[in-house]
Order: sequence, then structure tokens, then C-alpha cells
Amino acid sequence: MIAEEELLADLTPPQRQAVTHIDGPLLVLAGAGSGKTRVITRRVGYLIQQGISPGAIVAITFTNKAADEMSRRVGELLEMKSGSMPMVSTFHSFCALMLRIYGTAIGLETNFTIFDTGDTAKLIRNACGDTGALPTGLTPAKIGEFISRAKMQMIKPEEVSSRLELPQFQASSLARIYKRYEEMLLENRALDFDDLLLKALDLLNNDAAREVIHRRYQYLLIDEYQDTNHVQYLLAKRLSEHTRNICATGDPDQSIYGWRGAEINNILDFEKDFPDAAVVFLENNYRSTEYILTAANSLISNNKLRKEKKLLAVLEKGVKIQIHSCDDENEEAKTLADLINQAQKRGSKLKDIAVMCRINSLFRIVEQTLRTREIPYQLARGVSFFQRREIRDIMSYLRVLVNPADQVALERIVNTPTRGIGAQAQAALKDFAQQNQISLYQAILQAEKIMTLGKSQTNVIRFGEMMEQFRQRLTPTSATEDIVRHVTDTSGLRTYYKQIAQKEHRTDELSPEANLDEFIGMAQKFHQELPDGSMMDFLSQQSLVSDTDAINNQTDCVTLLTMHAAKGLEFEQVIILAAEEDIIPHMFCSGDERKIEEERRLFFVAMTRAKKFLNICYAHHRATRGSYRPTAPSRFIKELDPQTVEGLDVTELSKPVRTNQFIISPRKPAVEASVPTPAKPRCQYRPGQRVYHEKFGYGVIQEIYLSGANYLGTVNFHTGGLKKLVLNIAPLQTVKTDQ
DNA sequence: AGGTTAAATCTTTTT
DNA sequence: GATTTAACCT
Repeated sequence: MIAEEELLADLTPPQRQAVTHIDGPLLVLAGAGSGKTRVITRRVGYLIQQGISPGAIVAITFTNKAADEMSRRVGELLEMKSGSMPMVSTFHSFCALMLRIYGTAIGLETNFTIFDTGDTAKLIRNACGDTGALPTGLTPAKIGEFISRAKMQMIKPEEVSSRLELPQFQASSLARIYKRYEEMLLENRALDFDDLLLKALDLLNNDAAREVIHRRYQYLLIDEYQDTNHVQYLLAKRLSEHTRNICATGDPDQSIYGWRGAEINNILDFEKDFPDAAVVFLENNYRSTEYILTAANSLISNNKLRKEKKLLAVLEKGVKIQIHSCDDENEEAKTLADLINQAQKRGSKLKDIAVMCRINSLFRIVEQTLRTREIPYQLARGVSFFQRREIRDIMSYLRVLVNPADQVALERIVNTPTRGIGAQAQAALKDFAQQNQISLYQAILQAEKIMTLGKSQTNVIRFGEMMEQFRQRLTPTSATEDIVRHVTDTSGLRTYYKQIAQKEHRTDELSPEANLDEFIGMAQKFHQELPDGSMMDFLSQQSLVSDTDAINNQTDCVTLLTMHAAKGLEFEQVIILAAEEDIIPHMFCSGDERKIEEERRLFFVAMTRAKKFLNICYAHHRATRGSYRPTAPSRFIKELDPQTVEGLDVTELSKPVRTNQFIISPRKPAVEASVPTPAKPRCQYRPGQRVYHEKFGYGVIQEIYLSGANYLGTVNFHTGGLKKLVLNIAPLQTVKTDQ
């Protein structure tokens, strides 16, 4: 245990004030890069140093990665054994844990499965089938979002039409689907992400459970408080009401999850909720150089609904922000690769560079370019691994073992790999289950009684026996890793995917089988880190991973991430791509000033991740969803203090924001195809038109121009990219290009 | 009727 | 660009 002086030695007065505050509510308004993580870590250390039991402390972070990081730092600080560490976790993980331990108090089966968005969509699809209503124009995913929003506002199915403004024809069917969806969750013994929070709240409203939990946790810290939603707010109040020891840290200017129900007012009204709260402002920025901060300040000051505040620079002026104007997304990707090469020449490490984008889909071209230029990169997409077919398959097996009521998982694996239990057989099983009021799994175990199964009967019996055998292996003492390996090998999954790979003779490094092995590796790691952890805990952990969790700080490569995923991180150099209207701010905002302010905060978050170098790129044309369109630079570029930027052509910013017409590139004179040009060959095509080419398939014409006696044009093909073609004769003819 | 192919439609961010 | 729907062909 280290001495008090050591804990406080290198802190500024406000930091010290936050760290040494022990009892009663505390609000730390910490600007970007103001040493917030350090303050939280030290405060946890200080509390323990003052004799508070580590087990009485809960610190809530926004991601699991942040939780691990903080845990590590606290451990380092106090040189503690892992056994007596404070709880550091995300809201969702913490709630899941409470529910696993105390859930029986509110009648919850504690082996519940956690349903992710994919499972949820499946359930909604089924719920629509049952209620016989799929509202037109709504996808299961959309309905899922709607239900999630309703749940976070604690609106019950029967309150949908009265508490939400919806057209009547939608309200009633949505309410019906929502109701059925909730029933089905119950039947599956499953909780969705929202349920984790809601049931935890139920738990805290239960006198017996609350008393135990209150006795256990005496000090609550919540980071990124500006991004908590209403239910999390209620949880926070409940969790701290007995001691009033609540410490919230955050920054209203970094609230970027409003679309997910986060309420910025939680942090703005903290002092109303806790009138005796001590408030500490951390305004010195120790991360970024002055030019970057001045620019960030000038940007964010455009938000009208905001408390005036400034980030104060501590570091030197540094380098101005570089703006890069590019022709299209290909040139942008080239610029990016050049910037990275420059940084390498300068002596920077690749892992100190981040490439940020508003939307994931824009990374496709970037990835291609980085691969051809042989620049190693990592994409912050932790969840995508768990979306893969083979991973969902193996996880479904494990889920059924832990929770046989999990019908979504069971339906997935009953005929994967194919074992002669087809659609009719599955329907027969479901019929039998419904008639006898038993679960699908129980029906499978009673297959010998179901004559309607016909030829499939023996297959079903064999499947049931196999699953039961797996279940017997799953004892509290069995190693998770062994079960995962055993199931992968004996269920037939491995051979199934091996065969598929052979048939398609694909030899990519990320084969399904390799992914299965990687998953086994994850189970192994889990078992090493947590020898007492059960399969249930393993599955819980895997379903609550986030994109940011996948970021690896060890390997030396460029990190590609969305601006949202960048929250809480910092890099020596940040390169922002596609700073264009309709991308950031996203077209989804459509003039809604509050939404645009959130987009501005998002841009602010992205900028303030940079320590020394900040590059902002935009293109004049961009191919999105197959069609090639002109774009305009983001209004946020115009809002940056001109003194802090370099390479900006102001005239480009004053161009008309958007037209529906094709803008003719000044460098390659184009001819409007509709304008008759008498003595010249006729052109039957025009920009934006969809065309078919025998060799390249479908594509969209980008521009047309006259070259000698022929009309030439570039066409963006869905497969194969840009091609130059002769357009005045049909069919389209390819010409040689330098591309 | 079933299976293939063309056209139309929808595009954010994530625990 | 991906996915879903409509249309077409055998």
C-alpha cells in the first residue's frame, strides 16, 4: 500500500480536491484530456488507502476495455492482489452480475441468456408471425429499435399508443408485437440489453435484495455520466441512496449517445438531484497541443444549448490542423496512405495513428487501399467476430447447454450441421411442444413419442442424446475451454465448416475453422484468467463485448474506428475522413438543431483525441450505395478557427451545398448529354445513368466528356470499380486507361 | 410452380 | 452494396 503523499503528489489543486473527496455526492466536470481517468483511478486508490474496503467500491465505465484498463491501473497503484479488488465494470455487465447472484429474489431464473441484437431480430420476426402483423415498411431491426426506445423510457406495451406519438395503424401492431416479444423473451428465459438494466432496477426495488446489495456496495463511481440513460440514472440513484456516496464524472460536450436514449440532462441536473454535491471543474487539457484545442473550442462554441466553457491548453502551440481536399474517395484513401507513410518517415509508430470516420461503411475503400499499400491496420469491430455464422453456431450450442429454454439458439443448431431434421420435422416438434405445453428442447427429448416426425424421428432422438451428453459434461468444475473444444469437435460443426471450405476451395486466412479455433482460444484465455468462471459467465462476457474492446495496443498498426468508438481514447495523430455534409452531420439529422449539436459534439470528440497531429479530409465526390454523387465539405470545417488550420481553400467552402444535378468537374470538361451537339456523334447516355456492360456487369455513369470524335465517360462498376468507356456507340466499349 | 435474375429499396452511431 | 421484392423463364 502506498502513502497518501504519493497518491496526491503530482496532482493539481482541483484534481486533488476530487481525489480526496470521500463522503457525499461529487460531480467532476472533466473536459477532454483533463486527466479524468487518472483522477478516478487515484480516487479509488485514495478511498482504499483511507481504509475503505475495496469490495465496497463500484466503478462504472463505458466499455469493458476502459474497465479492464482502470482495474489494471488501480491494481498497479496499490500493488494489490486480484482477489481484493474493487468492482470495475460497465453498467450492463454489473447488472448482469447482480442478476446472476440475486436474481432469484425477483423470480428470475439466473441461468438466463443475454440476447443480442441478432437474437432480438429473430424473436421479432417470430413475434410478427405469431401476431400475424408485420407493419409495412418496418424491418425487424427497426421494430427492435422502437421496442428498445420504449423500454428505455419504461413504456409498457399497453401504454404505447397513449405515451408515444404514432400513427394509429402502427401503434396497435407495434404494441402487439412488443407484447408478444416480451412474452417470448420470458419463454426463452432470456434478457435483452435493456432488460439487464430494467431487471436490475426491479431487483433494487426489492427490499431484501436491495438491503444485501446496499450493504455490499458503499461507494459508487460513474464515468461518462453524460451518456447515461434514464434507467441508468435511476439505477445510480438507487445504488447510492443509502450512503449518498456517488461520484459522477463526465463532460456534457462529449455526450454523443442521445440516439440511444442517453440524457445529457442527467449530468446537467446533477446539482439539482444532489443539492449538496461538491463540484470540481477540470479544465486544463494535458493531451493536445494548443492549435488543436483552439480549433476544438471554436467548433464547440457553435452549440447554443450549452454551458459556456473552455479547454485550457497546457502544452505548446504545436502543428496546425491540416485540411485535405480530395477529388473522390479513392484520392482520399491515397491521401490517407501518403499521410501514414509521411508519419512513418517522421518516426511515428503506426499504433499512434487513428483513422476516424462517422460511418463504418466508409472504411471499405480505406481497407482496400491500406492492404495494397501494405500498411498494417486494425478495425475496431469487436462485435463483427460474433456475427460470423460459425461463431453464432458454436455459441448457440453452448447457450442451449446452459439454458435449454433458449429456443432461438436451439432452432439455429437443431439442423446445423445438417442432420436430417428439416423444416417439416421442426414444425412437428414445435406443434408437439405447444400442444403439451413444454419447451422445444423437452419435445426433442421426447421424440420417440412424436410419430409425426416420420423418417426424421431417429435423427431427432440422436440429436437429443448428443445434447444431453454435452449437458452432463457441463459440471460446475469443468473447464470452459474443454467443453467448447469437445462440442466443436463432436457436434460435427468443425467437419461441417471444413467441408464447406473445401467445396468453395477458399484459402483465406480467416476460414470458418480458424475462427472456431480462435473462439476456443478465447475460452482458454477466459479459463486462465478466471479459473472459477462458469460457462454461463463466459457466455455473458462474450455477449457484452463492444467494438472498442477489440482494440489491441500491443501490435504496431493503424487503428480504424468510428468516432463513437473513439470516446475515451487518445492518439498522437488522428486522421478524420469524409468530413462532408450528410456524413457529418449525417443526413439523418435533417435540420434538427439538437441532432446537429450532437453531431458537432461527435466531431469535437474526434478532434480532441489527437495529441499532436490532426488531419481532416473531405472529397468532392463520393460513391455511396452504388451511385456517385457530388458532396460538400462539412459545415464543421467552416467552424474551425481559421488561424488554426492549414491547406484550406476557403472558396471551396462557399460553393453551393448541394444540388441534384451532376456537378461537372472543372479539370475534365464534361458535356451535358441532353444538349444536342449537331455535327458531333450522339450520346445516348447521361451521368448518373445505370448501364450494363457485358464484361463488368452493372455500373453507374459518373461523367461524360468529348474526346476527339468520341464521347468518353467513366463508369463506376459495382464490381471492379472505375472504368473508362466509349459512350457514343452501343454496346459500351472499353478503352485503355492508365488506372 | 420453382428457381433464377433483374429491379427496387434502404442505408448511423452501439451496450 | 446488400438485401428484399418483382418478374421472368423453363
